[in-house]
Amino acid sequence: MATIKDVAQSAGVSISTVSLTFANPERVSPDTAQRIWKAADLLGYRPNPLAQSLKRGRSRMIGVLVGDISSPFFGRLLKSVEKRALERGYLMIVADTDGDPARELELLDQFTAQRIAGLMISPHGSSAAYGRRLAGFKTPIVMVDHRFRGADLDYVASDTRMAARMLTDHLINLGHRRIAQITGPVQLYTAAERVEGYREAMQAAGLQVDEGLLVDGRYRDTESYAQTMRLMTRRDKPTAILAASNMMALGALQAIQELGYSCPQDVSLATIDDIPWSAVIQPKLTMVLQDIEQIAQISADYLLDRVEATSPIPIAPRESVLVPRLSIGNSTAPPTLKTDLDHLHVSLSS
Amino acid sequence: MATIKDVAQSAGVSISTVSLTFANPERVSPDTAQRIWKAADLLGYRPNPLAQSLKRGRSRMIGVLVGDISSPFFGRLLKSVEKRALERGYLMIVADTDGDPARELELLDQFTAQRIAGLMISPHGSSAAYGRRLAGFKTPIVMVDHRFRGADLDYVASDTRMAARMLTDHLINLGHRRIAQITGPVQLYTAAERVEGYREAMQAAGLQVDEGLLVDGRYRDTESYAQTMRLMTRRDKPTAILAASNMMALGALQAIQELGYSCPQDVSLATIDDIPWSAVIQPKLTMVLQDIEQIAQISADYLLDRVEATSPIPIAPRESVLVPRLSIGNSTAPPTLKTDLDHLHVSLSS
DNA sequence: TCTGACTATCGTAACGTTTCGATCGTGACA
DNA sequence: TGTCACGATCGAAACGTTACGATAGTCAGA
Repeated sequence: MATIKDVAQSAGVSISTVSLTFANPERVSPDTAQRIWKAADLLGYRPNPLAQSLKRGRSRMIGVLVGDISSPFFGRLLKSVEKRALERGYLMIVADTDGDPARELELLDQFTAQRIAGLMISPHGSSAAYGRRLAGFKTPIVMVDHRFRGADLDYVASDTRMAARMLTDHLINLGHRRIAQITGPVQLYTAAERVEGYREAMQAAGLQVDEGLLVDGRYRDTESYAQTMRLMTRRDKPTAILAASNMMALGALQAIQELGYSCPQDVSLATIDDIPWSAVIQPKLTMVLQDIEQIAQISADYLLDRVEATSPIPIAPRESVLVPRLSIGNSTAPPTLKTDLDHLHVSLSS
Repeated sequence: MATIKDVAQSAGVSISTVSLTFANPERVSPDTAQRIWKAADLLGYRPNPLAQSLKRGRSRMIGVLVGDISSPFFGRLLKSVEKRALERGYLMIVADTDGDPARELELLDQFTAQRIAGLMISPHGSSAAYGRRLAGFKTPIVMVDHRFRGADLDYVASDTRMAARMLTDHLINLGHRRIAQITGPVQLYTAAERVEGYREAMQAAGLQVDEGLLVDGRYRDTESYAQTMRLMTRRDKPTAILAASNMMALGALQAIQELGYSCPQDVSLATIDDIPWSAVIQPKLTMVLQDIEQIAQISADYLLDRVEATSPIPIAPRESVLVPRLSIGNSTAPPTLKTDLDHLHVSLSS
């Protein structure tokens, strides 16, 4: 592999001139530059990024830390982030944290050691110590999807509280009163926001929230399946279920079907986040869509803008909270008499 | 950030001794080692991987080059590969090639420049020049899922020809004769193999292959949707469709449903590759499953074994071709009289 | 007491860059 | 003709390691 030294030798100049030529061509006489470029081309010279990074104290890589690489959301996010980063000359290191804050911090250390230029993270921690670690990080950070409350960092996501509110409103407008939510772990920002959006909608409609209808599905399809099983075998079962994530919606749907109920006849189901191939799932789910590619693009740009900022005055943290889009399918319908009566019966007898 | 120099100073020894202590503790007297370890610990010393890599000419990163990060197959693959790599002390750089061989080669160059320790690739090229580039690569390579014919490299995947054969056999046993396959691009190894498995099964059953029933879905759901539309609006439409990938099966299913046909009454559908959440798709698809986690684990181990090999004699290329598992759903059934008659009618009149 | 073998430790050169201050011509001006 | 300024180029130090050959210091054996 040709080094800068080989190029210098071949062009008959010093190493420094070659380096200067690549960094600041206008400070070199035109014909020397030509000679150097030709020599470099001939030798197939590529600067060694390791040496550059060592010298500069920063590499041309961004680190991405997500809870689950294999989830459809992050799959699409990573694809677009990688593309955008590459366009701007950065490679992407990705690591999977399994949603474990301790793992996140350990990987953060590894990334730091690698002198990454910037970090994109979907933070899952909630402790004060965790927040201090995040804040004390010297390289640029952008939070995506999740956020750590009170951290003065860039943040990009779709408005998840609004998403929950839109779906809840929709269900209320259809006539539902007993609406369950299968939530994420509420110590997580997104999960809490989704509960909050639900509460807002209920309150705005003058409806009482039955806390027993808020169950934690831990953002996992299996857990959601189990919770739905529990919900749907209660006497006072809900007439509608709002799943806080796509994976959980699928778990819920499976449980509903296995119990012999049909959707939306026996129970309505709505979900946050697009489901890949939602077109072939019967019934077509009512859901809120987020523009993942846009989230990816904006967050990558926020991060790289920060990375490449030269001005000594720090950039104020930026936020981009995108408005989601409601897509009404046929998994939601007005509650039927039957389920209403079920509920009535329970109310009277209790 | 503390350097080796700080540790040396703090422990009152030379830099070389510190380095030696971490590399070969037994060559250092026990109490010096203790002193050094304590100092390192106190300072929070972490060796700078950039400096190490520069000196060693190789980094502790593996590069992963796949056709589509966001596909469910690669999502799961990456998750497990990253986990295994991290366990063995390697970070993962991933890039998405969009299935474009030229992009692959360009990224290969970038990875080489980074002095990656090893490369995991799902190769999409087919030209001789491409093959030479792959073969001329000096760092260890393992091919996964796809393969380049004739390249003497490690290869890990499930037996995709057998998968196609199993499904075709299944359809034949149900009584189907006009079986279509929505193939991948046939210049790709896996696509060609799947066609081959189909042919084998047909031939073994003494059935003629109607070349018109082999249509290219380019491994894309949209293309498969279009091809299925075409197939199912022909007079001599097939009684069964074999989709060569999960995304294509979903496209096909959508087309079938939109045309007002039902599956399996009007047409049977079978597919290769698991579909995430297949449980909630109606009908439950008959398919062949591959153990992605195992593929990931084996390929990561193949790669890292090669990376860490010290012996001067080269390791012979290894292959792991896993036996897939047939999972019969209710998307496949014997052909109905109606579709048989349709076909008969065409045969007689043509 | 001298030699030789061994162990523990060290100095130094490299890996391939960047960057700063120094040097060398060249031409304008007095 | 000597001085000055300026543009082009260069030398050398530094980034943080590794690894090789060198150097003490210790001890057994003659």
